[in-house]
Amino acid sequence: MLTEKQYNLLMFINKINKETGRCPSFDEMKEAVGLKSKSGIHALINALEERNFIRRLKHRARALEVIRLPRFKPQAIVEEEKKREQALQNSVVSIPLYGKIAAGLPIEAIADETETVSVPFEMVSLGQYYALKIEGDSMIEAGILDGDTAIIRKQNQADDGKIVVALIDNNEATLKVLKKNGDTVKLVPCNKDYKTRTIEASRVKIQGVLSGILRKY
Amino acid sequence: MLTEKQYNLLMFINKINKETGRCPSFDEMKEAVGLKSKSGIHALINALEERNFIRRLKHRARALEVIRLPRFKPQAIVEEEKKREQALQNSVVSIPLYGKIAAGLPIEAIADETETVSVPFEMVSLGQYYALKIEGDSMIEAGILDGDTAIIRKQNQADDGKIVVALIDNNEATLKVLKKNGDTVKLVPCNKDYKTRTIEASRVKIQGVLSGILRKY
DNA sequence: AAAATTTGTTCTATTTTAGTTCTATTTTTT
DNA sequence: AAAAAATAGAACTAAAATAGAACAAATTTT
Repeated sequence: MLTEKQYNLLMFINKINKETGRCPSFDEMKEAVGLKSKSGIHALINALEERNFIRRLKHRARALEVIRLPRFKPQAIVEEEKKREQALQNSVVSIPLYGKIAAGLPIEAIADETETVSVPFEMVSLGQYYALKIEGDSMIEAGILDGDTAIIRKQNQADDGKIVVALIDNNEATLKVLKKNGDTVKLVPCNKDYKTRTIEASRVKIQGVLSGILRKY
Repeated sequence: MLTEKQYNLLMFINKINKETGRCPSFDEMKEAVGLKSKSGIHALINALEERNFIRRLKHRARALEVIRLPRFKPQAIVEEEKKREQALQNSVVSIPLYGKIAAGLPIEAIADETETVSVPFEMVSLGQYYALKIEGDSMIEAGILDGDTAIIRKQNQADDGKIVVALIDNNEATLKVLKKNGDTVKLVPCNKDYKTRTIEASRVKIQGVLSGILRKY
């Protein structure tokens, strides 16, 4: 029925009409639709008039009105809108921010999800995620600084060498590199001023794996 | 539909009509619309009549009536819609990703905005932003790793000590700490394996200031 | 009913804004 | 490759906005 440009123009005129009761000029329309010449608008207007979507007084300034709206949107518009909607929904994910992990609380026990962080969807995939504010510099050599926001993917176990949130003795949560070693695990900081801790595997619960970092300067 | 002046006049007539039941004279209208001559009103009245918004008895004083008003949405609804749209747009911002800076190209010259990154709106404020993929480890001690995505705020100058995108001799763009020193600037890497470069200020153009880091594991 | 007063009409003229038309390209479609 | 549609730009024409004044018709007052 209508081309994309025709549709856009019609909707623009209708919008201005409804919102202000006034009528845009050809130049204003040209801006709105993204043309650089009025002659294009002229053609579009003629097309819209021919198709009975608008009525106008020729040679009169700002003298046209919408008489009906199309029942169907042009395919291009539909697809455009779908894309945009998807982009919007996909582009960002809101995940809970568990500031400092309350000493000893397993992640599951932290019910408070009032604070959240928006994360670009590129940074998460399937699974559950949460965020932590990094405190201290024990991971500084891994490029994780005090104040950074760590994006963590919830997992109960993790591959060797990953940076994980580990809960020790149900009592203490920390972000460290995980090194498995038979019955024991090593929690390796990334800062030579800190010591690696070696602990029986049974005393350590993995709470998640580091999946991203957000930093704001 | 209507021009500004036509619209204003119509609304004025309608208002007087409703409030007093009477009809304003040309002189009253002239005052209300801000004209200095009645002839202008005459023209406007003709236009409104031609467009079927008013009906009148010619040569009769104060003898015109409004037959319709341009229909428009209540302001409240318009604002509501605007807000909603803004809210949607606010949650995430899409900024262009200038992969590796093409050697020697000032940021402005990189027209390609096809690749973009979604950034949580918390990470940007006013101004223009773009993103860069970090290559190399010259800033590793600042917690900026190879592969990180740097969020840069476009600026032509920057405070001392900031991490900036600097273009040297219109030829080479790099991310370094800026140290101003009279006529020269130092571009300080954050890695002891790299040397600080001291360059005449005139040869260095600031292309932006580091405003955030995104990292994905 | 006549006079006085309002009110609307018309004309001239100028500046600004807006719409039309035409030509030439570019892009898209067939 | 040809045809059709979209686009740009400029030149041109028309209308809107504006003012001011003279005049005519309606209304009100006396």
